[in-house]
Amino acid sequence: MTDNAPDATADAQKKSMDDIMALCKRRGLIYQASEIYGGINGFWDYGPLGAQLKKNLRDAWWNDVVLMGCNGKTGPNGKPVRIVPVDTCIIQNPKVWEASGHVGGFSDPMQTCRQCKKLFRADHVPDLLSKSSWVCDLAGVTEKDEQESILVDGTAALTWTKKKGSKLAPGLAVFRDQANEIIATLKSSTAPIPLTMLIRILGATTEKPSPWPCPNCGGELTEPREFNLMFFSYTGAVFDEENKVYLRPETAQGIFINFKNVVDTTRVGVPFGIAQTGKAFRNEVTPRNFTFRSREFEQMEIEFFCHPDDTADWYAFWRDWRMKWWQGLGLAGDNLQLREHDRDELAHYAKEGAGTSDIEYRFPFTAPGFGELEGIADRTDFDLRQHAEHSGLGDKLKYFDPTRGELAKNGQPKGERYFPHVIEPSAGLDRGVLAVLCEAYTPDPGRPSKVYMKFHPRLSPIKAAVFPLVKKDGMPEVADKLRAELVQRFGRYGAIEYDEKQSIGKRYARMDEAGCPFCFTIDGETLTDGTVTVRDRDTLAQERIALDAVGDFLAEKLGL
RNA sequence: GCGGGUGUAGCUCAGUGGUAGAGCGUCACGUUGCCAACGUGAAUGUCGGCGGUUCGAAUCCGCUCACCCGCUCCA
Repeated sequence: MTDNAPDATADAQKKSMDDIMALCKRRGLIYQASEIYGGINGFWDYGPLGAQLKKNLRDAWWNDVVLMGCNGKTGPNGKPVRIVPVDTCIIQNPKVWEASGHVGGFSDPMQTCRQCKKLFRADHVPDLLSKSSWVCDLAGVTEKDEQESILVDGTAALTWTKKKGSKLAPGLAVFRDQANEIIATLKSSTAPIPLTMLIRILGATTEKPSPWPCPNCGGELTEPREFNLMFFSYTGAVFDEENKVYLRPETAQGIFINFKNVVDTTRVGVPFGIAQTGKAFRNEVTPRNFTFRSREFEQMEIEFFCHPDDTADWYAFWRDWRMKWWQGLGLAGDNLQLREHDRDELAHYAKEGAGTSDIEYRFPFTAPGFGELEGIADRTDFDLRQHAEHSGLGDKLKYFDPTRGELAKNGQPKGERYFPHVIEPSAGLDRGVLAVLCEAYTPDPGRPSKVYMKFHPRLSPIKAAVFPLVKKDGMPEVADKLRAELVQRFGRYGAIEYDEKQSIGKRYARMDEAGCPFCFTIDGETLTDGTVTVRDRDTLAQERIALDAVGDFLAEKLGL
């Protein structure tokens, strides 16, 4: 039998993720938050190496997106891409979240089945019941159809429970504790029973805890429980509903509500983008998979505003460029994919026909499947219209485009007023870091460390290490001078390590695990001919270069 | 929220009712001329937490927390 083959695969994948998590702890990349107090579910702290890695990824995004406008790429309109940054508050006026649909749409009470454990939105249960396989089958034994309600004869229903019912809805109360009571009720019924009532009789349900049995198995549902994914707090000293505020579940809304401000106070014009990085919070039901689904996480979001006619072009532009961007950071190959959404997974703000695609990475815990790194969505003018309506500003939130509209007598356009459409490339920074970690993790039984972190030099938290081969003959002094020079020149990009302890092999091995791409070793020859050994992390190759050429060598390798 | 698994030193783990352990790592000193070398020494433990049973609990029981896997959820 091959029954255990999938388990073996799963074990191998799990093991690999466990190894990555162990390395993250061991090398100071990521720690469990509040660890000395037993931890807290869904929260993670970055250690010294991890904080720098995360900063390097965030800086790469900020530099390439904001400062360089997609690396100087030309947009579909033939002009440079213009992006300006903002940094908005985590806590905003609660009306923001009413307008965005986060307060209304995601605070629905949910019910769990005590028998089959499935979870349902309470207000969907009656509808789900009417479509469920066991109710449909029960309706099939209908005897009469009067006044548009389905009636079922009590004894026919009893027969049904003895045959198909016990298989289709094994959770029903008629198969559990109150069996005799229910059977008696059905036998004594002289008139046919309406289907909706029969469902409740078979499930032995009253108003408490739920008026309905489980649509899946007929089991008992728990009472509806609140299920809002937004964290909340209160402003001021008095904790009442009037002062209730929410921690933002996405950074996007901070951009939309400042759209008018940015247009009014800077010389940007549509098409242009507003970008920001920052923390967002979601009280996830099940935080899982290391930092992949955390309750506190950081986003890197762009809201790119364009004329409604140009959305398709800009959507394609962003989707393709964002994919290339991730690939340029070393997430190349089969582990990265671009996937257009199916129609049924479109978000509430996305209309039919509007594009949404995900850039996905094959994490060890999702393999052979993929997990989302970044979503590129055509949000249409949904958000701006929502805020126009809820804020009462109405058409004042519209953008006046002086470059469009019919021409006046003097040949100038008269202008056009419209709600711009929005293309949103929204990336998860923590997920990006996690993907980079997984991609970099490279087992190598042949080397002393058994594993090395093959970070792209641009992301590597340690940029270079300087070692004296041995701690004597003036080598430490030369090495320290080189270290100081490199810190001056490269310290803003990442750490420059210096180590003179223990054997040179052990120091190389440590740098392998930390993912430092280059080690410069001061040896006897340095003292006589002024050259040093460069040791390459990925190839293990060693070459000699001049001591005074080390800075330029590193600059070239780091792409600076 | 449900089910299964795990939790002992920084890491990997041994320890099934009777003194808290090993390897690796870390640190110090010496040695050491290119890939976790060697010698000597040292530090490091709420045995996840709380409670119970017991003369005695890392070990047995209950509850709980965290992580992993599978459901469920994921704007």
